[in-house]
Amino acid sequence: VYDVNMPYHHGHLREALVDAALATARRDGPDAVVLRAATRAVAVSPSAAYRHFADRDELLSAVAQRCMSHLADVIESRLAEAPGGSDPVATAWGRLRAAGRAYVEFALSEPGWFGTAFGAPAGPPVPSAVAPGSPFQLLNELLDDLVATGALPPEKRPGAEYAAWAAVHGIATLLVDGPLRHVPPAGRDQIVTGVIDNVVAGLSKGLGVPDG
Amino acid sequence: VYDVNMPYHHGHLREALVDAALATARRDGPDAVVLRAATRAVAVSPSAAYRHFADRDELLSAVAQRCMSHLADVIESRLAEAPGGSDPVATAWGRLRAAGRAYVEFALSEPGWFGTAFGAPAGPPVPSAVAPGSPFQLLNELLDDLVATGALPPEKRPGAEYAAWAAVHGIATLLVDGPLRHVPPAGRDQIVTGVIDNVVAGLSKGLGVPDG
DNA sequence: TGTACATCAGTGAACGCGCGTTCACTGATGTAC
DNA sequence: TGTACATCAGTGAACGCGCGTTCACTGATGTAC
Repeated sequence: VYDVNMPYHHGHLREALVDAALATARRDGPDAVVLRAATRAVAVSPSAAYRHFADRDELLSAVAQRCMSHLADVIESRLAEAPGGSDPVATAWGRLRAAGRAYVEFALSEPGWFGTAFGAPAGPPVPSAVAPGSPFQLLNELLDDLVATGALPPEKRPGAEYAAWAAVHGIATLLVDGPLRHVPPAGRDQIVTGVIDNVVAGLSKGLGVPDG
Repeated sequence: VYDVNMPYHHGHLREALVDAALATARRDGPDAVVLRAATRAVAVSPSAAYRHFADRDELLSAVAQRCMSHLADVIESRLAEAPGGSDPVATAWGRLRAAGRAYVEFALSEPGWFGTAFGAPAGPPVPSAVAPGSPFQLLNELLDDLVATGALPPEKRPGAEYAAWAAVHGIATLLVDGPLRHVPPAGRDQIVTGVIDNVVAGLSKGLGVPDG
């Protein structure tokens, strides 16, 4: 993919290094992101990396950002193919559920990326997880839609983003890496459904609206 | 604490090594658990560790188990001092909330231990997190109590343990390590309360019982 | 159009580090007679 | 009660490893005149 016959002035070394590290992270998680390995993969000397990154953490942060936007992409594409029925309230709940499922499924199908997205140093006060276009922003939009359609009473809106995020993030980490990692796929599905059901039940309490 | 004048036949080397590693894990998390460092802390040669542990992972697992039981202890002691009012239903919900808060507070006050408890290799199919006396078992008992007092309809019991666990575990990891790590303490408290409220709301949906 | 030169993006060798693990060993302990 | 000996729990030196990072360097590129 990259021009091999160009020992000097590689041209896309930064991107190439991030891509290489991304592949490693995918297989083996954030700890496997190693400067020397990335330069090796791109057939470049170790010190070349320092033209593009101050240190290893900067490379890892770049990789983590890519992982996070992969997650956002998966959620968005799942939302794009979500069924939009005639009932806007049911549709809005369905979209929230779909996003939650997508989040957990990403974690399970790409554990390395998922772990990297959240396991990075990322010093800045506004981590990529909550930046514009992030999964968290997507979630907020879905909740706003619920309020707009009247599905969610405005007074239940504050904090709803954390309730939803915590639930899917929690079950994802427990299933991927954690004590539930040995639960077979069928059981996983049921558990995830139950967790999402309870989030929706909590948000819609007193409305009697959605339950399936 | 350990007998220093005993180069040979230390007597409690295994325990001493675990204690040393536990102190490291407390400060710097699971990755900081290092065999050589532990032996250094106990003033013993590196190879001595291999009398007691097959390899580094075995030491780390021992440490992780201790971390997990610290978590269980904190929850249990919090439950012990939970107010037991005259209303058994309210009491049962209050205990569930208290356990949830304790879980998150442990994560925040002992991030190293929390991370170690859940970040270990722990190959076995029944990880210490779900073993007898574990936080997970505690949770199951609390939920059974809710059913026993009539607070929770039996048909909502299955899966409730995952809904509750996912929520508190998720918010804990997001706040401790994750993208919410820069939220100030006051905001954290509000977020945690909201998350727990939503779990309870979800479980008690259709009952109109608890909301505070 | 051709040449001098600054800049840029690489090279490659070296640094110090600490790790997990192995090995042949040895000093202390306790048991059998 | 005293001695021989097996066992047990340590020692200490060494192994190979790969890492992040620095340094003086050099080849290619593009710009000014």
